[in-house]
Amino acid sequence: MSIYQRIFTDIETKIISGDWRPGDRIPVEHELVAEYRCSRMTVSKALSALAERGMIVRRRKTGSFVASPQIDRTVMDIQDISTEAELAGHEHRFEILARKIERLGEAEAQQLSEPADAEVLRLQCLHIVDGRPNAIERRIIMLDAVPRAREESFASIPPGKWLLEQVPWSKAKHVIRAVSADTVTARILQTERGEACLSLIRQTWQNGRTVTYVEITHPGDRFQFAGTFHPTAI
Amino acid sequence: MSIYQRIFTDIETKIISGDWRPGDRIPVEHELVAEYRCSRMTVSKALSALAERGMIVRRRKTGSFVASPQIDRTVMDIQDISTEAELAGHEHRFEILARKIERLGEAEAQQLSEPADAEVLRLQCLHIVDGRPNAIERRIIMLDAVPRAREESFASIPPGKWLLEQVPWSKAKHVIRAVSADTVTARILQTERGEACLSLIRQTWQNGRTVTYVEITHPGDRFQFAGTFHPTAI
DNA sequence: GCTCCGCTTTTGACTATACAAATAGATATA
DNA sequence: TATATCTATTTGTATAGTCAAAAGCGGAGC
Repeated sequence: MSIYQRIFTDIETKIISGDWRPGDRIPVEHELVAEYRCSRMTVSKALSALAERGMIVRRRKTGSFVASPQIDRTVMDIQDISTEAELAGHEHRFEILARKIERLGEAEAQQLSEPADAEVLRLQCLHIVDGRPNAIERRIIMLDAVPRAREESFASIPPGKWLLEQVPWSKAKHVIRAVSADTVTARILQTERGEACLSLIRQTWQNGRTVTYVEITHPGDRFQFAGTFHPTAI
Repeated sequence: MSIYQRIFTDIETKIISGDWRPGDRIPVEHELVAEYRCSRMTVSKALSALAERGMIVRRRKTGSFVASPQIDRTVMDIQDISTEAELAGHEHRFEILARKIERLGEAEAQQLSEPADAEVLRLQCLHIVDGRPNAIERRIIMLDAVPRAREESFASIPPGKWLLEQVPWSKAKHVIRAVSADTVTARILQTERGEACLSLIRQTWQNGRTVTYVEITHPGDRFQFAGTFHPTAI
């Protein structure tokens, strides 16, 4: 274990155990230098890493202090369905239910903050995991941002995965909510009308332009999000 | 802007824009040293930061490469309700509906991975935002982990907030799912039986011991989680 | 062909040092 | 008293080097 890792985990342990509480002062760099008999650079690296994770705050002249916990900043892995299913060892397939090229309506345009006449590809897709409908995906792809979508049939690759290959990195906004299944959704997902469903809405951008907007609706009895947050992970 | 920040954002921009795609090789350190006319430490710091964020992977001898995007690693702020409401400028109050000290049942004990006879404080709490019921909180607090909960009435501070002061840093696991309101829940939340509700389950540990287990149920029409993810944030 | 050995490249960790920026607190000045 | 200035402390960034560990590659030997 490297010195800088030792410093990092030592301090982290003191914070997590409650030994050092929010607002408490952390020894200044030269004290840690003396304690660990290393150079200031090494101490600085450890403290900077702790600061970047939000466990401490650092201020010139005054020193470093244990931060107030950020109530619960949780990292959740929200994956595309096929990858998720594969990782969990389930069999996944999908069907394209609808595919058409249209122009954005007024209301949608406002929702997406995009011009009302923008050309889009509108997709509807059913995901089936282990033989049961697991999600219905309603997607809008902006054709000026991803012109190659015009020729793609999505017969062999799910839209989410395909887009990831086209647009590798992006900004994204997520909304998770609970909704009741309407008649159409219930029929497609083979569940009851009014059944509680978990809905994930995601809008992604690249270079400030909307790439895609998608709502994925899961039946509540067959899907949940789970995530673990732990400060320890160096 | 510091040199190391410039290197960081330059490379990040190339990745986000899609200019450099997953699997592409990033210039080795000495090339970047030449390009930016700086020391190897500075380059290394920038690349390490990129690696820590999962944007690149580094391997000795072979070099650094653009990572495959982690589909959607999203940071969601899951806060305690009173803080959340205050931040959004809403009026928040709460009522303790039930408070009793018991021992864990067999089924619960298994679910929490705790001994079946452990003494717990069981709380039920209604959160009211802007005059409307916004969430029902069903909580178990392990009394051996937080003995001071035995004397706390929670009359003036919500249990979540109180616990945060007692146990400042912890590991937590979250599950988000959609459930239908049962009769009791519907009555308390002043909604219809069967209404879709968003349920957040959180189990918190400190030093390997369960501190608390809580399920917070929100009416689907009055609550959602939202979070933005963007790789750019140095 | 195959295996082992050593060479080379690249990242990883670290040192010792330097100067700059921020700023709390003390001191001097109006 | 209020304000401006100085000083000491602490962090932030950067340099120029060292040594080490990992791992790809080619060649020697079988």
